[in-house]
Amino acid sequence: MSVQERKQRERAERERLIVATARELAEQQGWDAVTTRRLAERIEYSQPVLYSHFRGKREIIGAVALEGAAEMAAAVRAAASTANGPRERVAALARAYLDFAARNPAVYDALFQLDGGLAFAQEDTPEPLKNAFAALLESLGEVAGDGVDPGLFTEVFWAALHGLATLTRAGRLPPEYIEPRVELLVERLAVTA
Amino acid sequence: MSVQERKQRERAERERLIVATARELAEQQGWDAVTTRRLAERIEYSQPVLYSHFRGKREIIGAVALEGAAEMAAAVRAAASTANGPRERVAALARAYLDFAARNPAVYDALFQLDGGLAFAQEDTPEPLKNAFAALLESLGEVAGDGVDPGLFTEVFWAALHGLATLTRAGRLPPEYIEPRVELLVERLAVTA
DNA sequence: TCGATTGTCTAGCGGTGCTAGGATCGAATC
DNA sequence: GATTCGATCCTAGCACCGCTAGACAATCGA
Repeated sequence: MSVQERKQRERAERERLIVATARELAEQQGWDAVTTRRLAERIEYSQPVLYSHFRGKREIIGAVALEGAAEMAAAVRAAASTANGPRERVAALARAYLDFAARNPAVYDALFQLDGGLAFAQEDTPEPLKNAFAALLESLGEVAGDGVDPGLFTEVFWAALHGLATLTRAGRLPPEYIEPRVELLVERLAVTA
Repeated sequence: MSVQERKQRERAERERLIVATARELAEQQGWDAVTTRRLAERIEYSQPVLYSHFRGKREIIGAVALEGAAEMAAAVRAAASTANGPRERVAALARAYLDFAARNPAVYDALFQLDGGLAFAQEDTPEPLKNAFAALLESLGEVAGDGVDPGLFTEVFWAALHGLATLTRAGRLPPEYIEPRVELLVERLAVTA
């Protein structure tokens, strides 16, 4: 039995290596540079090995996305926990979100820009994604205001953050003035009532 | 002289055909389906002809983006002109923006999602892009509120719209509840003062 | 020890964006 | 009107892509 177990462990380890390498390569040189050939070379196995772990490149992107979702949820919760009061919590959350997107552009792309074959906003949505949305909802739901559905409010606030993140990184918005943008967003959208 | 002029005309006509065909193909089957081979076949020329008009696929995407920017600016201005009062104008603008994104997903992608090799928010930004931002600024600047820079406000509001548009279309947000999202956005962000 | 199973690799398929070099055609010259 | 010559276009091919079939070796169970 222990032989099989060791093999399973090694196999799981190699799977982690694939995902970590894909992520690293994507952060270094962009997702376009993440080809199955390059990835295979970096993990020092042949190309077909990748396909014994994942159906294809899409699934590898999806795996990086799930990893990123967990980290983002943790980052957002950590930031929120250090702030006092609902508004400050939301401001901290917004900064943490944009900071995560700026620091991990490839992961952010895997999550929200690229097709990782993941289901969103459905019952079969993977747990890390649901959890990440829940992390946003926890802090944002507090400031939705009377008569406004917390889920709806979270979607709108999240969309605003997502827009700022993507437009900034794609060069569509000048990278300065991030802080005043966040302040404006929080000041207007978040209702303390 | 007239021979050369005719050739120039025909050449310009063929360039329009390339852009229109690329756009059509992208709207029908997505940008992934827009390959230089398929595009060449559709315009009934060989592949290298494309490269006598554009540096590469990127520039073709860029050309579609510029065309789309002009249309979007017109759509936004038309919607804004029919509304009474600043707030209603902004609401109409928001609906027109999201409607344009939903009706022309490939064009919207060319504009804001894909790399069309265009400069944004710089001095050498192409005129149609500046003009499209100006169209947003015209209506949104009215409701920025005291002490808030109209440009900054426009950026934030635009980012929110962009986030809603992309997240919805990518399946990250359920497609229902578009209207209440717009209402929430306008109600909170737009200041009549 | 021998067959079966598992794991991995080499080689190759059809596709991509892009380009070099030759063929062809039309305009200008003799 | 024949001939040069330049612009224009196409055939063919490069290196790369995601993905897979089939050969091969290593390991396991009998």
